[in-house]
Amino acid sequence: MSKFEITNHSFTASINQILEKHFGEYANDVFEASPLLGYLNNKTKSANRGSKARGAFANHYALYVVIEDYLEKGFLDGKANIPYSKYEGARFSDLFRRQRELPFGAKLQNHGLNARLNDEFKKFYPTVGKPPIVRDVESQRYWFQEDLLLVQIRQKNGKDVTYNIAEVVIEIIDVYVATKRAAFEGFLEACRKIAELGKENPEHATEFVIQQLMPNVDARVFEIVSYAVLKARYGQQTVWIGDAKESVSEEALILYKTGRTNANDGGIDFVMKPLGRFFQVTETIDVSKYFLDIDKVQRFPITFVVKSDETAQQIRSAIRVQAIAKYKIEAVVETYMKAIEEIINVKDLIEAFSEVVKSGNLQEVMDEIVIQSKVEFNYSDEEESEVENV
DNA sequence: TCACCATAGCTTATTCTATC
DNA sequence: GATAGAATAAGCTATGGTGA
Repeated sequence: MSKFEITNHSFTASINQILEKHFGEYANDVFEASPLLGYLNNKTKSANRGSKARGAFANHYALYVVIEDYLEKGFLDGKANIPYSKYEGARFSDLFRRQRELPFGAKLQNHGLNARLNDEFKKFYPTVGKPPIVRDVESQRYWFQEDLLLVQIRQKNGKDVTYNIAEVVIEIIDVYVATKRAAFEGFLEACRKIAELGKENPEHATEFVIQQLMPNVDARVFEIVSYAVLKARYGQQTVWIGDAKESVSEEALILYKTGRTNANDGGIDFVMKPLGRFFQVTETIDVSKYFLDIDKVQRFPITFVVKSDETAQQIRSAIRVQAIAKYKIEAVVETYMKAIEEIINVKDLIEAFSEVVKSGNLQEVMDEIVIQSKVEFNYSDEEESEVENV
Protein backbone atom coordinates (compact mmCIF):
# COMPACT_ATOMS: atom_id res chain seq x y z
CA MET A 1 0.00 0.00 0.00
CA SER A 2 1.86 3.05 -1.16
CA LYS A 3 1.22 6.48 0.25
CA PHE A 4 0.95 9.67 -1.73
CA GLU A 5 1.89 13.06 -0.41
CA ILE A 6 -0.89 15.56 0.18
CA THR A 7 -0.18 19.25 -0.29
CA ASN A 8 -2.46 21.28 1.93
CA HIS A 9 -4.28 24.31 0.60
CA SER A 10 -7.52 26.07 1.45
CA PHE A 11 -9.77 23.58 -0.34
CA THR A 12 -8.08 20.53 1.19
CA ALA A 13 -10.21 21.01 4.29
CA SER A 14 -13.37 20.62 2.19
CA ILE A 15 -12.02 17.40 0.70
CA ASN A 16 -11.22 16.11 4.18
CA GLN A 17 -14.73 16.88 5.31
CA ILE A 18 -16.24 14.85 2.50
CA LEU A 19 -13.89 11.96 3.15
CA GLU A 20 -14.71 11.95 6.85
CA LYS A 21 -18.40 11.83 6.07
CA HIS A 22 -17.87 8.70 3.98
CA PHE A 23 -14.99 6.91 5.66
CA GLY A 24 -14.95 8.26 9.23
CA GLU A 25 -11.73 7.52 11.03
CA TYR A 26 -10.14 6.10 7.88
CA ALA A 27 -10.63 9.30 5.90
CA ASN A 28 -7.01 10.24 5.98
CA ASP A 29 -5.83 6.72 5.11
CA VAL A 30 -8.05 6.76 2.04
CA PHE A 31 -6.80 10.20 1.07
CA GLU A 32 -3.16 9.16 1.31
CA ALA A 33 -3.70 5.89 -0.50
CA SER A 34 -5.43 7.35 -3.54
CA PRO A 35 -3.51 9.09 -6.31
CA LEU A 36 -6.85 10.11 -7.79
CA LEU A 37 -7.79 12.07 -4.65
CA GLY A 38 -4.29 13.51 -4.61
CA TYR A 39 -4.78 14.62 -8.17
CA LEU A 40 -8.08 16.27 -7.32
CA ASN A 41 -6.53 17.99 -4.34
CA ASN A 42 -3.87 19.37 -6.63
CA LYS A 43 -6.44 20.54 -9.15
CA THR A 44 -8.64 22.39 -6.69
CA LYS A 45 -6.09 24.91 -5.48
CA SER A 46 -7.90 27.72 -7.23
CA ALA A 47 -11.24 27.05 -5.50
CA ASN A 48 -11.02 29.71 -2.84
CA ARG A 49 -9.05 32.27 -4.74
CA GLY A 50 -12.20 34.13 -5.61
CA SER A 51 -13.44 35.17 -8.99
CA LYS A 52 -10.04 36.55 -9.88
CA ALA A 53 -8.66 33.06 -10.40
CA ARG A 54 -8.94 31.61 -13.84
CA GLY A 55 -11.53 28.92 -14.18
CA ALA A 56 -10.27 25.36 -14.28
CA PHE A 57 -12.83 22.75 -15.17
CA ALA A 58 -11.75 20.77 -18.21
CA ASN A 59 -10.00 17.86 -16.56
CA HIS A 60 -12.28 17.92 -13.54
CA TYR A 61 -15.27 17.43 -15.77
CA ALA A 62 -13.61 14.73 -17.83
CA LEU A 63 -13.27 12.78 -14.59
CA TYR A 64 -16.74 13.74 -13.54
CA VAL A 65 -18.69 12.63 -16.58
CA VAL A 66 -17.02 9.24 -16.90
CA ILE A 67 -17.45 8.47 -13.21
CA GLU A 68 -21.01 9.75 -13.33
CA ASP A 69 -21.66 7.28 -16.13
CA TYR A 70 -20.10 4.54 -13.99
CA LEU A 71 -22.53 5.35 -11.16
CA GLU A 72 -25.58 5.83 -13.37
CA LYS A 73 -25.11 2.52 -15.09
CA GLY A 74 -25.08 0.84 -11.67
CA PHE A 75 -21.53 -0.43 -11.43
CA LEU A 76 -21.17 0.70 -7.84
CA ASP A 77 -24.43 -0.63 -6.41
CA GLY A 78 -24.41 -3.79 -8.50
CA LYS A 79 -27.57 -2.95 -10.44
CA ALA A 80 -25.67 -3.35 -13.67
CA ASN A 81 -25.63 -7.16 -13.29
CA ILE A 82 -22.36 -7.31 -15.19
CA PRO A 83 -18.85 -6.45 -14.05
CA TYR A 84 -17.48 -3.12 -15.27
CA SER A 85 -14.91 -5.00 -17.32
CA LYS A 86 -17.74 -6.31 -19.52
CA TYR A 87 -19.32 -2.87 -20.00
CA GLU A 88 -19.54 -1.66 -23.58
CA GLY A 89 -18.31 1.80 -22.50
CA ALA A 90 -19.78 5.29 -22.57
CA ARG A 91 -20.26 7.08 -25.88
CA PHE A 92 -18.12 10.11 -26.57
CA SER A 93 -21.04 12.27 -27.63
CA ASP A 94 -22.95 11.63 -24.43
CA LEU A 95 -19.96 12.43 -22.26
CA PHE A 96 -19.13 15.49 -24.31
CA ARG A 97 -22.69 16.82 -24.12
CA ARG A 98 -22.83 16.18 -20.41
CA GLN A 99 -19.67 18.10 -19.62
CA ARG A 100 -20.98 21.07 -21.57
CA GLU A 101 -24.18 21.01 -19.53
CA LEU A 102 -22.23 21.47 -16.31
CA PRO A 103 -21.70 24.96 -14.87
CA PHE A 104 -18.97 26.88 -16.74
CA GLY A 105 -18.56 23.89 -19.06
CA ALA A 106 -20.35 25.36 -22.05
CA LYS A 107 -17.21 25.85 -24.11
CA LEU A 108 -15.17 22.86 -23.10
CA GLN A 109 -13.37 20.89 -25.76
CA ASN A 110 -12.68 17.19 -26.15
CA HIS A 111 -9.13 17.51 -24.80
CA GLY A 112 -9.86 16.49 -21.25
CA LEU A 113 -11.48 13.26 -22.29
CA ASN A 114 -8.98 12.43 -24.98
CA ALA A 115 -5.58 13.31 -23.66
CA ARG A 116 -5.04 16.11 -21.22
CA LEU A 117 -6.42 14.48 -18.09
CA ASN A 118 -4.40 11.34 -18.67
CA ASP A 119 -1.27 13.29 -19.55
CA GLU A 120 -1.52 15.48 -16.50
CA PHE A 121 -2.26 12.58 -14.18
CA LYS A 122 0.78 10.80 -15.53
CA LYS A 123 2.86 13.89 -14.92
CA PHE A 124 1.73 14.09 -11.30
CA TYR A 125 1.99 10.35 -10.67
CA PRO A 126 4.46 8.85 -13.13
CA THR A 127 4.81 5.61 -11.18
CA VAL A 128 1.12 4.73 -10.98
CA GLY A 129 1.12 3.57 -14.58
CA LYS A 130 -2.66 3.62 -14.97
CA PRO A 131 -4.40 6.35 -16.96
CA PRO A 132 -7.66 7.53 -15.33
CA ILE A 133 -9.58 7.38 -18.59
CA VAL A 134 -9.48 4.30 -20.76
CA ARG A 135 -10.79 4.55 -24.28
CA ASP A 136 -11.10 2.63 -27.47
CA VAL A 137 -10.50 4.99 -30.36
CA GLU A 138 -12.03 2.66 -32.88
CA SER A 139 -15.36 2.13 -31.16
CA GLN A 140 -15.26 5.60 -29.56
CA ARG A 141 -16.12 4.21 -26.16
CA TYR A 142 -14.89 5.45 -22.81
CA TRP A 143 -14.36 3.84 -19.43
CA PHE A 144 -12.90 4.92 -16.13
CA GLN A 145 -9.88 3.12 -14.73
CA GLU A 146 -11.70 1.23 -11.98
CA ASP A 147 -8.47 0.45 -10.14
CA LEU A 148 -8.16 4.13 -9.30
CA LEU A 149 -11.63 4.13 -7.75
CA LEU A 150 -10.90 1.14 -5.54
CA VAL A 151 -8.80 2.20 -2.60
CA GLN A 152 -7.41 -0.44 -0.30
CA ILE A 153 -6.51 0.43 3.26
CA ARG A 154 -5.67 -1.53 6.38
CA GLN A 155 -8.02 -1.16 9.31
CA LYS A 156 -6.91 -1.00 12.93
CA ASN A 157 -7.77 -4.64 13.44
CA GLY A 158 -5.32 -5.54 10.73
CA LYS A 159 -7.95 -6.33 8.10
CA ASP A 160 -7.62 -4.95 4.59
CA VAL A 161 -10.72 -3.28 3.19
CA THR A 162 -11.41 -1.74 -0.19
CA TYR A 163 -13.40 1.44 -0.52
CA ASN A 164 -14.92 2.73 -3.74
CA ILE A 165 -14.42 6.48 -4.05
CA ALA A 166 -16.62 7.07 -7.12
CA GLU A 167 -19.29 8.99 -5.19
CA VAL A 168 -16.67 10.86 -3.22
CA VAL A 169 -14.99 12.12 -6.39
CA ILE A 170 -18.31 13.39 -7.72
CA GLU A 171 -19.05 15.09 -4.43
CA ILE A 172 -15.65 16.78 -4.27
CA ILE A 173 -16.04 18.18 -7.76
CA ASP A 174 -19.58 19.34 -6.92
CA VAL A 175 -18.34 21.24 -3.90
CA TYR A 176 -15.43 22.65 -5.90
CA VAL A 177 -17.81 23.93 -8.55
CA ALA A 178 -20.17 25.35 -5.93
CA THR A 179 -17.27 27.22 -4.37
CA LYS A 180 -16.20 28.64 -7.72
CA ARG A 181 -19.76 29.67 -8.49
CA ALA A 182 -20.22 31.44 -5.19
CA ALA A 183 -17.31 33.70 -6.04
CA PHE A 184 -19.05 34.86 -9.19
CA GLU A 185 -22.55 35.09 -7.89
CA GLY A 186 -22.30 38.17 -5.72
CA PHE A 187 -21.01 40.18 -8.60
CA LEU A 188 -23.38 38.75 -11.19
CA GLU A 189 -26.30 39.40 -8.93
CA ALA A 190 -25.23 43.03 -8.76
CA CYS A 191 -25.02 43.23 -12.54
CA ARG A 192 -28.47 41.76 -13.07
CA LYS A 193 -29.90 44.16 -10.56
CA ILE A 194 -28.35 47.06 -12.40
CA ALA A 195 -29.75 45.94 -15.72
CA GLU A 196 -33.27 45.74 -14.32
CA LEU A 197 -33.22 48.84 -12.18
CA GLY A 198 -32.11 51.33 -14.79
CA LYS A 199 -35.31 51.31 -16.82
CA GLU A 200 -37.96 50.69 -14.23
CA ASN A 201 -36.81 52.53 -11.21
CA PRO A 202 -34.36 55.35 -11.83
CA GLU A 203 -34.30 56.44 -8.21
CA HIS A 204 -33.31 53.04 -6.96
CA ALA A 205 -30.82 52.78 -9.76
CA THR A 206 -29.16 55.97 -8.67
CA GLU A 207 -29.03 54.73 -5.12
CA PHE A 208 -27.60 51.45 -6.29
CA VAL A 209 -24.82 53.07 -8.31
CA ILE A 210 -23.86 55.24 -5.37
CA GLN A 211 -23.69 52.14 -3.20
CA GLN A 212 -21.28 50.57 -5.65
CA LEU A 213 -18.95 53.51 -5.19
CA MET A 214 -18.65 53.06 -1.44
CA PRO A 215 -15.20 52.20 -0.09
CA ASN A 216 -16.21 48.70 1.00
CA VAL A 217 -17.20 47.30 -2.40
CA ASP A 218 -15.12 44.90 -4.48
CA ALA A 219 -12.25 46.58 -6.31
CA ARG A 220 -13.39 45.36 -9.71
CA VAL A 221 -16.91 46.64 -9.22
CA PHE A 222 -15.51 49.97 -8.17
CA GLU A 223 -13.34 50.18 -11.26
CA ILE A 224 -16.18 49.29 -13.59
CA VAL A 225 -18.66 51.66 -12.02
CA SER A 226 -16.21 54.52 -11.82
CA TYR A 227 -15.35 53.98 -15.47
CA ALA A 228 -19.01 54.05 -16.48
CA VAL A 229 -19.63 57.21 -14.47
CA LEU A 230 -16.55 59.06 -15.68
CA LYS A 231 -17.10 58.04 -19.28
CA ALA A 232 -20.62 59.43 -19.23
CA ARG A 233 -19.52 62.58 -17.39
CA TYR A 234 -16.59 63.38 -19.66
CA GLY A 235 -18.72 62.50 -22.66
CA GLN A 236 -20.77 65.59 -21.84
CA GLN A 237 -17.72 67.83 -21.97
CA THR A 238 -15.98 69.09 -25.07
CA VAL A 239 -12.72 70.72 -26.05
CA TRP A 240 -11.71 72.73 -29.12
CA ILE A 241 -8.89 71.11 -30.97
CA GLY A 242 -7.30 71.21 -34.41
CA ASP A 243 -4.11 71.57 -36.49
CA ALA A 244 -4.25 75.32 -36.78
CA LYS A 245 -5.94 78.23 -35.07
CA GLU A 246 -8.46 78.59 -37.87
CA SER A 247 -9.37 74.95 -38.12
CA VAL A 248 -10.23 73.96 -34.57
CA SER A 249 -13.32 71.90 -34.02
CA GLU A 250 -15.31 70.86 -31.00
CA GLU A 251 -14.70 67.33 -29.79
CA ALA A 252 -16.24 65.42 -26.93
CA LEU A 253 -13.94 63.88 -24.35
CA ILE A 254 -13.88 60.13 -24.73
CA LEU A 255 -12.70 57.82 -22.01
CA TYR A 256 -11.33 54.41 -23.03
CA LYS A 257 -10.78 51.40 -20.88
CA THR A 258 -7.38 49.96 -21.74
CA GLY A 259 -8.06 46.37 -20.78
CA ARG A 260 -9.84 44.03 -18.53
CA THR A 261 -9.51 44.87 -14.87
CA ASN A 262 -7.95 41.58 -13.90
CA ALA A 263 -5.65 41.40 -16.87
CA ASN A 264 -4.32 44.87 -16.33
CA ASP A 265 -2.74 44.63 -12.91
CA GLY A 266 -0.48 47.61 -12.37
CA GLY A 267 -1.17 49.03 -15.81
CA ILE A 268 -2.97 52.20 -16.73
CA ASP A 269 -6.71 51.72 -16.43
CA PHE A 270 -8.29 54.46 -18.56
CA VAL A 271 -7.03 56.77 -21.27
CA MET A 272 -8.80 59.94 -22.41
CA LYS A 273 -8.97 61.19 -25.99
CA PRO A 274 -8.15 63.74 -27.29
CA LEU A 275 -6.40 65.15 -24.23
CA GLY A 276 -4.28 62.08 -23.60
CA ARG A 277 -4.90 61.92 -19.88
CA PHE A 278 -4.08 58.73 -18.01
CA PHE A 279 -6.25 57.39 -15.23
CA GLN A 280 -5.33 54.91 -12.55
CA VAL A 281 -7.92 53.40 -10.24
CA THR A 282 -6.60 52.52 -6.83
CA GLU A 283 -7.76 51.48 -3.41
CA THR A 284 -4.87 52.48 -1.26
CA ILE A 285 -3.18 55.76 -0.66
CA ASP A 286 0.04 53.92 0.00
CA VAL A 287 2.75 56.11 -1.40
CA SER A 288 4.91 53.33 -2.79
CA LYS A 289 2.03 52.21 -4.95
CA TYR A 290 1.53 55.70 -6.33
CA PHE A 291 5.15 56.20 -7.13
CA LEU A 292 5.55 52.75 -8.52
CA ASP A 293 2.83 53.46 -11.01
CA ILE A 294 4.21 56.87 -11.76
CA ASP A 295 7.60 55.33 -12.51
CA LYS A 296 6.08 53.15 -15.17
CA VAL A 297 5.18 56.11 -17.32
CA GLN A 298 8.24 58.17 -16.48
CA ARG A 299 6.33 60.65 -14.39
CA PHE A 300 3.73 61.27 -17.01
CA PRO A 301 0.91 62.99 -15.15
CA ILE A 302 -1.74 60.61 -13.94
CA THR A 303 -5.20 61.18 -12.59
CA PHE A 304 -5.88 58.88 -9.68
CA VAL A 305 -9.36 57.60 -8.99
CA VAL A 306 -9.22 56.68 -5.33
CA LYS A 307 -11.70 54.52 -3.48
CA SER A 308 -11.63 56.78 -0.46
CA ASP A 309 -13.86 59.19 1.41
CA GLU A 310 -11.04 61.57 2.19
CA THR A 311 -10.91 64.81 0.25
CA ALA A 312 -8.50 65.27 -2.61
CA GLN A 313 -6.56 67.72 -0.45
CA GLN A 314 -6.28 65.26 2.40
CA ILE A 315 -5.14 62.51 0.10
CA ARG A 316 -2.62 64.75 -1.59
CA SER A 317 -1.09 65.92 1.65
CA ALA A 318 -1.03 62.39 3.06
CA ILE A 319 0.92 61.36 -0.03
CA ARG A 320 3.27 64.28 0.37
CA VAL A 321 4.06 63.33 3.97
CA GLN A 322 4.84 59.79 2.91
CA ALA A 323 6.85 60.96 -0.07
CA ILE A 324 9.01 63.18 2.09
CA ALA A 325 9.59 60.28 4.47
CA LYS A 326 10.67 58.12 1.57
CA TYR A 327 12.69 60.45 -0.62
CA LYS A 328 13.81 63.16 1.86
CA ILE A 329 14.86 65.55 -0.87
CA GLU A 330 12.28 68.24 -1.42
CA ALA A 331 12.99 68.67 -5.13
CA VAL A 332 12.44 64.97 -5.83
CA VAL A 333 9.22 64.99 -3.86
CA GLU A 334 8.07 67.97 -5.89
CA THR A 335 8.59 66.28 -9.24
CA TYR A 336 6.65 63.28 -8.09
CA MET A 337 3.84 65.36 -6.67
CA LYS A 338 3.57 67.23 -9.97
CA ALA A 339 2.92 63.95 -11.71
CA ILE A 340 -0.36 63.62 -9.84
CA GLU A 341 -2.61 65.51 -12.20
CA GLU A 342 -5.85 65.15 -10.30
CA ILE A 343 -7.31 63.07 -7.52
CA ILE A 344 -10.86 61.90 -7.91
CA ASN A 345 -12.38 60.51 -4.73
CA VAL A 346 -15.70 58.86 -4.02
CA LYS A 347 -17.41 62.18 -3.43
CA ASP A 348 -16.22 63.50 -6.81
CA LEU A 349 -17.54 60.39 -8.50
CA ILE A 350 -20.92 60.78 -6.88
CA GLU A 351 -21.03 64.43 -7.95
CA ALA A 352 -20.11 63.50 -11.50
CA PHE A 353 -22.77 60.85 -11.41
CA SER A 354 -25.50 63.20 -10.26
CA GLU A 355 -24.56 65.59 -13.07
CA VAL A 356 -25.03 62.73 -15.49
CA VAL A 357 -28.36 61.77 -13.95
CA LYS A 358 -29.54 65.38 -14.01
CA SER A 359 -28.98 65.56 -17.73
CA GLY A 360 -30.97 62.36 -18.20
CA ASN A 361 -28.16 59.96 -19.03
CA LEU A 362 -28.62 57.46 -16.26
CA GLN A 363 -29.35 54.59 -18.63
CA GLU A 364 -26.06 55.23 -20.42
CA VAL A 365 -24.19 54.57 -17.19
CA MET A 366 -26.26 51.49 -16.41
CA ASP A 367 -25.68 49.99 -19.84
CA GLU A 368 -21.96 50.63 -19.65
CA ILE A 369 -21.75 48.91 -16.28
CA VAL A 370 -23.49 45.85 -17.66
CA ILE A 371 -21.30 45.75 -20.77
CA GLN A 372 -18.10 46.08 -18.80
CA SER A 373 -19.19 43.49 -16.27
CA LYS A 374 -19.83 40.97 -18.98
CA VAL A 375 -16.47 41.63 -20.55
CA GLU A 376 -14.86 41.34 -17.16
CA PHE A 377 -16.17 37.84 -16.64
CA ASN A 378 -16.31 36.55 -20.19
CA TYR A 379 -20.04 36.46 -19.96
CA SER A 380 -22.21 36.32 -23.01
CA ASP A 381 -26.00 36.27 -22.69
CA GLU A 382 -26.02 32.68 -23.83
CA GLU A 383 -23.81 31.57 -21.02
CA GLU A 384 -25.73 33.61 -18.56
CA SER A 385 -28.91 31.69 -19.23
CA GLU A 386 -26.86 28.52 -19.24
CA VAL A 387 -25.71 29.16 -15.70
CA GLU A 388 -29.13 30.26 -14.56
CA ASN A 389 -30.61 27.00 -15.71
CA VAL A 390 -28.33 24.81 -13.70
C1' DT B 1 -22.85 15.97 -47.98
C1' DC B 2 -23.08 15.98 -43.22
C1' DA B 3 -22.38 14.82 -38.43
C1' DC B 4 -19.13 13.26 -35.53
C1' DC B 5 -14.62 12.62 -33.68
C1' DA B 6 -9.44 13.17 -33.27
C1' DT B 7 -5.45 15.84 -33.39
C1' DA B 8 -2.29 19.70 -33.70
C1' DG B 9 -0.99 24.37 -33.56
C1' DC B 10 -1.82 28.68 -31.77
C1' DT B 11 -3.23 32.49 -28.38
C1' DT B 12 -3.90 34.23 -24.01
C1' DA B 13 -3.62 34.37 -19.13
C1' DT B 14 -1.66 32.66 -14.94
C1' DT B 15 1.94 30.85 -12.11
C1' DC B 16 6.68 29.75 -11.26
C1' DT B 17 11.50 30.93 -10.91
C1' DA B 18 15.86 33.20 -11.23
C1' DT B 19 17.94 37.37 -10.34
C1' DC B 20 18.89 41.48 -8.34
C1' DG C 1 10.25 41.97 -2.25
C1' DA C 2 10.13 43.42 -6.97
C1' DT C 3 10.68 42.18 -11.51
C1' DA C 4 11.15 39.98 -16.03
C1' DG C 5 10.99 36.12 -18.50
C1' DA C 6 9.97 31.14 -18.77
C1' DA C 7 6.83 27.56 -18.17
C1' DT C 8 2.35 25.96 -17.95
C1' DA C 9 -2.74 25.50 -18.60
C1' DA C 10 -7.01 26.25 -20.89
C1' DG C 11 -9.50 27.24 -24.69
C1' DC C 12 -10.01 28.39 -29.84
C1' DT C 13 -9.41 27.32 -34.70
C1' DA C 14 -8.15 24.56 -38.52
C1' DT C 15 -7.97 20.36 -40.67
C1' DG C 16 -8.64 15.76 -41.84
C1' DG C 17 -10.68 11.06 -41.32
C1' DT C 18 -14.82 8.11 -41.16
C1' DG C 19 -19.23 6.33 -41.86
C1' DA C 20 -24.18 7.01 -42.81
